[in-house]
Amino acid sequence: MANCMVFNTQIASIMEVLANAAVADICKLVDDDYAVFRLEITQSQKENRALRRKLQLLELKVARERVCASRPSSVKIVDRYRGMERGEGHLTGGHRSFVKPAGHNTWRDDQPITVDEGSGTSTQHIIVIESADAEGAGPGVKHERSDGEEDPLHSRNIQTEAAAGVSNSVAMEELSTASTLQSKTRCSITEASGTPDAILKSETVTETQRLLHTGSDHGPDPERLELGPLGCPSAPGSEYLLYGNPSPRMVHSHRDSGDVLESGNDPSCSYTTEMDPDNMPLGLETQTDLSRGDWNQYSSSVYPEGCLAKKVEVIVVDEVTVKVEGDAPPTWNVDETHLGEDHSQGRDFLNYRESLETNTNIATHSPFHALRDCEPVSTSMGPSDSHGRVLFNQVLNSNDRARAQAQRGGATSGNSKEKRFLCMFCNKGFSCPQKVEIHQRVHTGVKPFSCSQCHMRFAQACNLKRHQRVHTGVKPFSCSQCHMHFSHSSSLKRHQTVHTGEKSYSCPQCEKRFSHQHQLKMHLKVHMGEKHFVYTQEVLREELPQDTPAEKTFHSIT
DNA sequence: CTGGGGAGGGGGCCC
DNA sequence: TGGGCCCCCTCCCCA
Repeated sequence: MANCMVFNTQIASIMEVLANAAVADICKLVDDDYAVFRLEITQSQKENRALRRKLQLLELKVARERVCASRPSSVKIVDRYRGMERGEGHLTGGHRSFVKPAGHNTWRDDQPITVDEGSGTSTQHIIVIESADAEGAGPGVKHERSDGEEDPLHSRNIQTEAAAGVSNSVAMEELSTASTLQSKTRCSITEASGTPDAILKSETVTETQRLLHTGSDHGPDPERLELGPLGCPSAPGSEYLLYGNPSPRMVHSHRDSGDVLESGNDPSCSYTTEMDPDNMPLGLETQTDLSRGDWNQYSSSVYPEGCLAKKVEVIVVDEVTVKVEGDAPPTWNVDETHLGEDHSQGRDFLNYRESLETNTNIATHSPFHALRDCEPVSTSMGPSDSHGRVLFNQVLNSNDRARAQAQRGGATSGNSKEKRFLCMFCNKGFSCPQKVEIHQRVHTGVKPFSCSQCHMRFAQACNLKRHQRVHTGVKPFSCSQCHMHFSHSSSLKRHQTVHTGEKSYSCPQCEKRFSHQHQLKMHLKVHMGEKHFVYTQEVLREELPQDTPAEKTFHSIT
């Protein structure tokens, strides 16, 4: 008997040793893989940056040729800057939009390049590009930029193709067009570093090109902001925070649905990179370009299988952009923006579980139950649906809002006595389970209320009811001082500021006041990130005194 | 400025 | 009396 016990003890100790050894091996493997993965990520990021620069340079070339061909009057301006390139002069304030750093020449001649042809022919933006290794000319040679004629919206954000509603199909069409263009422009920027594995799939290049355009949809072109006017540092929001953010935000992502629940900061379940939170919308633009099949594919990685059986398509806000193309690394700048969301929700869930373990008095309302209770929702939020894009933006923003509100004063705060029903995603507290269920539709995307006259769906019944006034034309809210009628009570309230002269929104920096929030937001851009833009428009106004759309935009923001 | 959707909070009604 | 449910109001945001 004693021998048996001793034997068992020995067996147990051996098992323990073996288990520890196995764990150590696993950890080592994970660490190794993680390091390799990080290396690939870093390399991919560099490659993407180089590709972007290449695309911009090519675009500039094409635009210049187009201008020369279609608008001879512009040649004078271009030649003028060309003279400056040779050291004959300087653009006012030493205006240099971006500099291609040496050692970032990882692109290749034979890579497919897409060039945005634009829609017009006139010259509005002349931006001198200084390139360290410009085409066939050696260091110091600059390129001119001459954007096509744009509508005012375009003029405000240079290259806001996505904002103009360019669809993916159009982008693909441009891709094919660009192939032809490439043969004309003959990109001859040589690869200096010669990184052997710098070859990216054409899709990745396309993605990069699309990012090039969509990125400016949400702020000044980060490339151009690398060196702001007069050499000022980049404005906040510059994509270059990706690489130089003093307080990088570390984000993680899970690889599969299980990681949603299980991954924490363990590198074995996630990869980490620096991200620029200001570029968050980029991912949305890209994810909406996914085919519906991909959409569903990605959607299947958010909830456990039991929930997936219910086919809730729209719960994928945080996941869809993890697009890994075979041996190519994920398309950075796109994915990483959403990885943070992923991880955030996963972390929230972990916190939630911890709270359950530590506080058994907290009542909860699981969204999984809600999902099971709900009919499968086939919302019209497909990736190719522009409206769906808007909805996803809103969903994403709402997720951020919900989390922010939860942090400010959710159930975890001193208010937990009344709001004891927690959202498992963001920990926000509500007074009753129904509120939680409604709220969690923010995270799940469930929209049980559909309009009978259109394809709109809503998460709240009252919103559907309000929406139906669009069809009925009923505007029950009328202004007592004019003949205006509104379908929204809040619209009426907002409108009445016209009569009262009330200006509720004041600028914290210059004491200016505005009656509408949008006005204040536009005004704040003047103080912050739009300085470069304003400067650019000033230069343009000097150079192009005619009333161009760019000039109108300039006036509109000042 | 307006139109219109997303979402939270509060209150009333019913069981 | 309290919870569930519904509706409305309101704020916020974006186009």
